[in-house]
Amino acid sequence: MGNLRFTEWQRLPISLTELCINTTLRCGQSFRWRKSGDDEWSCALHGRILSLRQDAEFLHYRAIFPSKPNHLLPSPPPSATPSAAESPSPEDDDTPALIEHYFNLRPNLGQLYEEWAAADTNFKEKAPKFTGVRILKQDAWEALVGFICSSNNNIARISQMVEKLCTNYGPLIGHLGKTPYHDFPPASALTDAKVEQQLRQLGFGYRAKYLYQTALMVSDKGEAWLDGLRNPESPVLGAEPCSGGQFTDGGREGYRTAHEELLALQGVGPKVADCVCLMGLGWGEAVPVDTHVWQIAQRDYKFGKGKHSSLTKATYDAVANKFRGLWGKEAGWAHSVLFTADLKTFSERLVAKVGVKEETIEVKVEQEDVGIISKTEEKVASKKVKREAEDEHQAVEAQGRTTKRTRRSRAR
DNA sequence: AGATACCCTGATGT
DNA sequence: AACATCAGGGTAT
Repeated sequence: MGNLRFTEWQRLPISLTELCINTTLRCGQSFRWRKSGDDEWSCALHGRILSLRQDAEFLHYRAIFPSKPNHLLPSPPPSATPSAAESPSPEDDDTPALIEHYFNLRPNLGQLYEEWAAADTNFKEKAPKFTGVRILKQDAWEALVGFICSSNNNIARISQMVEKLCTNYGPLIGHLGKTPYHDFPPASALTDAKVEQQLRQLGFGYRAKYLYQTALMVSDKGEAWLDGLRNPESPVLGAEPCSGGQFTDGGREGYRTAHEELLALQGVGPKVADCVCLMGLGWGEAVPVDTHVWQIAQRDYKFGKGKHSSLTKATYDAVANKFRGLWGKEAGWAHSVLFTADLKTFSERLVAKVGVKEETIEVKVEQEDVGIISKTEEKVASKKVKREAEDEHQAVEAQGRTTKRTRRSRAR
């Protein structure tokens, strides 16, 4: 360490309705982003540490590269490795291209929200407090592993498990302060026969076997196999998009093929397969139906009776088809907005707290954060107001909304 | 189709 | 304080 190449902070113009990182990075589609400071998020990505901040007009970013090619990185042919010792000029830094790719910035999210709202009154009602939720283009292998870990699990522990996977099997990219940042390990790093037991040791439980066996299969099929299941409209970084086929309520043929192929992997059922299709392979019509979505379908879309009284495979398909019929080709994106709106982490945005009658009730209720509250209460159980300053990122978020909403947040 | 076990962790209840 | 119970982005049998 110490041999690091810093780039200066740069910025990309983008509105909070097109991308809100505070929501998108916390809604359970990616498990590796960490807060690296007040209002700052960081993650090891494509051989660098990428740090982000966001205000109402710009996404600010900075990349930190190892100064020398890391010998721990999966080694490409030496000719393909750019001379990393050169000091980077902002012009040939590929970080903006990486950001556009990773955050999937091409689709016009504001317009999509309008279309979904026009087609669905429930979406229209729920979405305004959850703008800027964008489906990421994550690495397919990483998505596969993350969502295998997600079964019968919670987001906090999934993140913890992914973290352990990276620190134990992934290449070290560098440090931010004292915190090490490892990139995600390739499948080939998990094929040793000892891996299953090691993962159990690390607290993966029954998922240890799933991960080991899936790593074997993916590794055996070749590293190109997974990306071969991609939506051709959403190719890997640097490739040219082409048509993805004819859309129906059941999804495009390529999507159905990808879904079916993924089901052959250990620990991958319909829900995990859809998560990988949506967030790792670029199939916008994939609609993962988990317990949250099932509850939403029952509460707001009249499922849960008669033939579809329980979440069988047939019900699963019926729910997903219903949403594809309602929201169209990017149904998975719309689904993610409603899923996010249902997460306990964000529940404070929905209901104004029945504030205890004190001078503390003037706190803007829509800017609370459950996670931060619980942390705060560990330390000072009585002072419930202190959190306001800790949560500026949500203030930024609110700032981007209409003044109408800012007013209303004081209403109780 | 429906029922059960599966690993573990933090939160909540006695 | 110690211990029981349970839910948490499902899947395999």
